[in-house]
Amino acid sequence: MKLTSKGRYAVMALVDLARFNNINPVSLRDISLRQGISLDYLEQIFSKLKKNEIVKSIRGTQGGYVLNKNPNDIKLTNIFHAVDEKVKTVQCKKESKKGCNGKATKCITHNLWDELEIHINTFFENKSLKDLLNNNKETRV
Amino acid sequence: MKLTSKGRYAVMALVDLARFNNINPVSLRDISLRQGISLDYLEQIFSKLKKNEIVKSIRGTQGGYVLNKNPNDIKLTNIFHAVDEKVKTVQCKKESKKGCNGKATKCITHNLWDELEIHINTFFENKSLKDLLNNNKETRV
DNA sequence: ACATACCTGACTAAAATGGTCAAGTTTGGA
DNA sequence: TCCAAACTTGACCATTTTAGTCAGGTATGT
Repeated sequence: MKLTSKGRYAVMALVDLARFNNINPVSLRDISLRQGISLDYLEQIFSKLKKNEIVKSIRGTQGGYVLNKNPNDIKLTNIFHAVDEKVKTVQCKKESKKGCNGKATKCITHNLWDELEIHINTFFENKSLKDLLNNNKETRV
Repeated sequence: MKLTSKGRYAVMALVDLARFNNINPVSLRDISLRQGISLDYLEQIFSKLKKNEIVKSIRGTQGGYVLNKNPNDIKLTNIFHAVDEKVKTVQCKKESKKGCNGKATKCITHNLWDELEIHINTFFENKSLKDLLNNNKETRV
């Protein structure tokens, strides 16, 4: 049960972006240098963030990315969803009428995994980018 | 962020085992058939559960496995730990004096991932095998 | 016109996953 | 005594996922 680096990087990059957001667009190159994330990889990530309308892009010299929403309205759920970081605890389809394991009934621990999924997702739904900004001010370098 | 089948199977198998535990040792073959898990794979899993003293084995004909503790004292944490299902949200070592990303300081979102890890682990620490047994009686086949 | 920065898609090495396979050993019962 | 049931151990492997790299673009401010 582990977080992928895509999800982790997306959040790191957005927190970085949010910090400098007020003045000018922030280039991926700057984020790459500050956060130690490969530029090429960041581009993949921001392409998805853009498609999901979490950021806007400004092309050309002095261009970069800008948040497309208020930090308070960007939840971890939104970010993770954008970069395909999903919480998957069960193998079986949720909607399917069929049970798990190809059997007719739900698997013996089905309810447990559902509970776990909800437990984790709740955490993601309740954390916004703004929370992270505030939380980080204390330990700011 | 997903649960591995090793962790999932371990819990399923133990719930199955706990149900029939009172009478006789339960053979992996039976669990395999009932839960639709490969016998060879179950053997790998039970080898680990045994090493962690969650189950006891009884060899020979009519042999099988038995719980080594009260279902109330077997938490999900114990099971997951036994089969190496770990919750990993950060890349960086917890103990290491060095920060994340090879930099001197903690990464910008370090506290967040720690919080998340705690959030998930709390869930695992509070669920015991007994909870699952009770919970399952209702939907029992 | 040129440097900066976004944009896109193909490609890939390495690790993790989810098993299988083979060859035992132990023990109860016929 | 001998066999079959069941545990035991360790090697092996195909597939998928991860975590990127690489090689080209295109747009735009100066």
